[in-house]
Amino acid sequence: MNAEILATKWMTPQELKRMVAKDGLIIKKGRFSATESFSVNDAIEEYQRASSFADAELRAVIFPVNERDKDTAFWGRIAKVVPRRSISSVYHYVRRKRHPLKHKGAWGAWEDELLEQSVATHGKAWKVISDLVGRTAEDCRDRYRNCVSQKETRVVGTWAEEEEQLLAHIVTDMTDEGRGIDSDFFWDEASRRMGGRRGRQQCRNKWMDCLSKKMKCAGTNPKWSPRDASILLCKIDLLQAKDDSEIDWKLLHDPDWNLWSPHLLQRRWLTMKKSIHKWQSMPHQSIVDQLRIQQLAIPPPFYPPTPSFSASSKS
DNA sequence: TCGTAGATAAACGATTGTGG
DNA sequence: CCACAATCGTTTATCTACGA
Repeated sequence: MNAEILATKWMTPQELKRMVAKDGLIIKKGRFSATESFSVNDAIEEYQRASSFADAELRAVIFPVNERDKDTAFWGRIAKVVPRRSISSVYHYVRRKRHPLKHKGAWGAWEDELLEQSVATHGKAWKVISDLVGRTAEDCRDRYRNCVSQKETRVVGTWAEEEEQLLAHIVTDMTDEGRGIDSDFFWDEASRRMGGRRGRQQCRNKWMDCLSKKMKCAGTNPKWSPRDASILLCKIDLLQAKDDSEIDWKLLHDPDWNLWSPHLLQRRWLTMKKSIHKWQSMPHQSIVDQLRIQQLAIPPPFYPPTPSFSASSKS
């Protein structure tokens, strides 16, 4: 019934939250995994076949000319194949993936200029601007927010020592003022306090990937060891995932074990994976097994228990 | 020459605001 | 009230410089 509700009822985020809390509704969030996206695409293809629609007709179902003509039966049918997803999340996912303007890669200078002019004349009406620039409204907004709007003050490239210190200072100040680093406009404000010298994305990335770790480790960056590799592999193995796109890297973060960011762990995994012969044609779990066998073949001379993995300590 | 860290920005998902 | 546009924060693909 869980799937039934999620696939048929259009709910607001608040309603969803309520049902998760009160009725024990189980819901999956975050990126769509490889298997999920396969399921969705299969379902759409099957629908197209069953109703013998041409591509244009299918497009009209997903993007009706009059937005009021949303085909709820169609969306329900698609949503059913990804049981833990809300119908609205499937709707957004499919429409984003199949948007006619999607996937255009890096922005050219002329596009930036066009974007800037368009915003100057039309304001932040992203739907209008989207048509002028030829990118999705979302892409236009993101590009403007992160790059174009700050092009006068913003610099790119390696951070100077003073910049790092300044940012560290700003973040500590703002935290002391009682603002969480995930709160609204936190990084916009941090960027402002940097004098617009660095954008919000730059500031956040710098902090997350580098500075926060540095501060915890008193200025020295820890080294990735074979033992870390072994722990990572063990954690991945425990998940028993069908595919590595199922993995939520945030969940592998363990404050006791690592100061490694989720992104770093993911990249480590990728290089480990690539070391396996013919990894591209192998299922996820086989790669994991293969790697574990390799590790066992070269046992480390000494394997000290780590604080995070030894359940009982001296206490 | 390969792996790694640093850095950037594109792509993304969830939530909020708003006009009909 | 509902659907969409707008907006928020977050994740990740990709490039690059560099050192062993």
